[in-house]
Amino acid sequence: MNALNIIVSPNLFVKNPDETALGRKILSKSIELLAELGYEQTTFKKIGLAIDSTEASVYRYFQNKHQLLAYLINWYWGWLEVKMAQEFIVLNTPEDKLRKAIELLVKPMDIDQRIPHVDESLLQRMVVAEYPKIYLTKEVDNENRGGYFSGYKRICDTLTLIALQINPTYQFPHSLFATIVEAAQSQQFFAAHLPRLSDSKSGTCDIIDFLTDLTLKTIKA
Amino acid sequence: MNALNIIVSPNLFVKNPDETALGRKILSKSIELLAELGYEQTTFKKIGLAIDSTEASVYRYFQNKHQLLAYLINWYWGWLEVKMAQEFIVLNTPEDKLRKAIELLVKPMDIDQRIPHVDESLLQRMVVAEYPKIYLTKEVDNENRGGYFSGYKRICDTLTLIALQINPTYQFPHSLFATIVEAAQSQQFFAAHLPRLSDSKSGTCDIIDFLTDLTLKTIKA
DNA sequence: TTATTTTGATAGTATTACTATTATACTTAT
DNA sequence: ATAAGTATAATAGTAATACTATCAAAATAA
Repeated sequence: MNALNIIVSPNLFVKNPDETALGRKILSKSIELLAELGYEQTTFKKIGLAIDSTEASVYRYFQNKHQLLAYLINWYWGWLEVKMAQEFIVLNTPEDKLRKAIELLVKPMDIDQRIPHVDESLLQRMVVAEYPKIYLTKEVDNENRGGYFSGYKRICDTLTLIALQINPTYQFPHSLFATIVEAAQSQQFFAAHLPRLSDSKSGTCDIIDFLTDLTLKTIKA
Repeated sequence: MNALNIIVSPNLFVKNPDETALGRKILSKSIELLAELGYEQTTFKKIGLAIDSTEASVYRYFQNKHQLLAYLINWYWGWLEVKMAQEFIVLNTPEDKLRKAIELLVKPMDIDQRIPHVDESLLQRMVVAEYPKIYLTKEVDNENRGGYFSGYKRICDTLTLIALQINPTYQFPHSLFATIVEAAQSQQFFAAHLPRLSDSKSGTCDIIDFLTDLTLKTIKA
C-alpha cells in the first residue's frame, strides 16, 4: 500500500492497518469475508478467526464494522484514482480520458503485484455490492465531516474537471459524474442479479458502452 | 390502500397488514420510525411500543425488518405507478410523459387523503435513504424470485417502453431508466448530505432539470 | 353460544457488538 | 544484554438484538 501512496483518512481507523503485518492480514481477510458473506453476515468474531487471532485484535484497528467497510471502500477509490492518474499520462484529449475513466470504473481489475495483501478484483466486487451502505446511515453528516467519503468525492471532482474541458457550459457536471460512478456500480450488480434493470448481456463491455454513450451525448450539448 | 388497488406480492408479508387496523397501524408507525431513526436503529421492539402493542404482534405481520422494508418500498413503487398512470391520461407525447415521470420521481409528494394511514411524503423520504438496502444483500437472487423488486422493475419497464416510442433504435433503455430511477433517489440524498456530489442548489427543480436533460439528450440520438 | 381467530403479555435463546483485563511475546533504546 | 515499552492472544463479561414459543384474554364469525 505504501508503495503506491494511497492515503486513507486517519478518521477511518483506530490504528493504521497498513503499518503492521497483523493489520494487513485484517485487510486481506476482511475483503475475502465481506466478498463471500456480505456485510451483514460478516462479524469481527469471524474476522478474528480468519486471521488466527481474536475479535479484540480487530477492534484495536477499527472501531466497528462500519468503519472497516468505509476504510476499504476509501482505499478502493484511492487506488482507482492512482490508476486513473497513471493512465491519463499517455492520453491527450479529455474525451479519451473520460472513456478510460469509465473503463476503469467497470472493468475487472487485474491484481497489482506490488500490494500482495489486497486482491483488487475481489475488493472491486465487494465494493459493487456494499458501497452505498457507508453513506446511507443517520451518521452521514458527521462521517462526511470526518472524511469518510472523500475518496468518492475526489473521483467525481476529477471527472467533473475533465468534462468541463469538453464543454465549459454544461450545467450539471457534479450530478452527472456522481450518477455515472453510481451507475457503474449498480449496473454491474443489476447485470448479475436483476437483469431486467440492465441491457448488459455479455460481460462488462455493454456497461462501458452505455455509460460512455450517456456521458458524451450529455456533455456535448 | 385497497381504494387504489396497490398490490404488493404476498411474499412480502406473513399476514396482509392492509387488511386489519393493527396492520395499518404497523405500516404508518413503521414509516415514521424508519424515517426518523433510519433502518439500522429501527427495531420491532420499538415498533411494538409505537403501536401500543408488542414485538410479537409485528412478527405476526412481517418475518423480519428486511421484509417490512421491502413491503414499504414496493408499496411506494406501486403507488408511484398509479400516480403515473393517472397523469399520463392527459398527456399525449412520449416526451411529456417522460418529463412528468421524472417530476413524480423527484418532487415531494402531497399526501393522499384516501389513504389516511400512509404519509406519502414521509414514505418518499424514507425510500430515498433506504431503498438500496433491500437488494444489496446475499439473498438478492432468492428474493428477486419472490417478487421483492417487482415494483421497481415495473416502473423501469414502463419508462423503457415510452422511451422506445421516441427512439426505437436506442440500445440501452433498461440500463438508462434503472440509472435514472436510481439517480432520482441518490441525487436527493446527495443534495441534502453530500452536496459536492450534486449541482442542486435550491429544492428539487435542479434535479428534475438534470435528469430530464440527461434522458432526452441520451435517447434522441 | 360455541368455535375460531387475533391480540397482548411474558419468557427465553442465540448471536452480535462491543468493553475490560491480564499475561505473554515481541521490539526498541540504551 | 537488559530494561522498558508496545502489541497481541485469551478470556470474561454486558447490553441489545433478532428472533421463537407459550398461553390467556378479547374480539369476531359461524
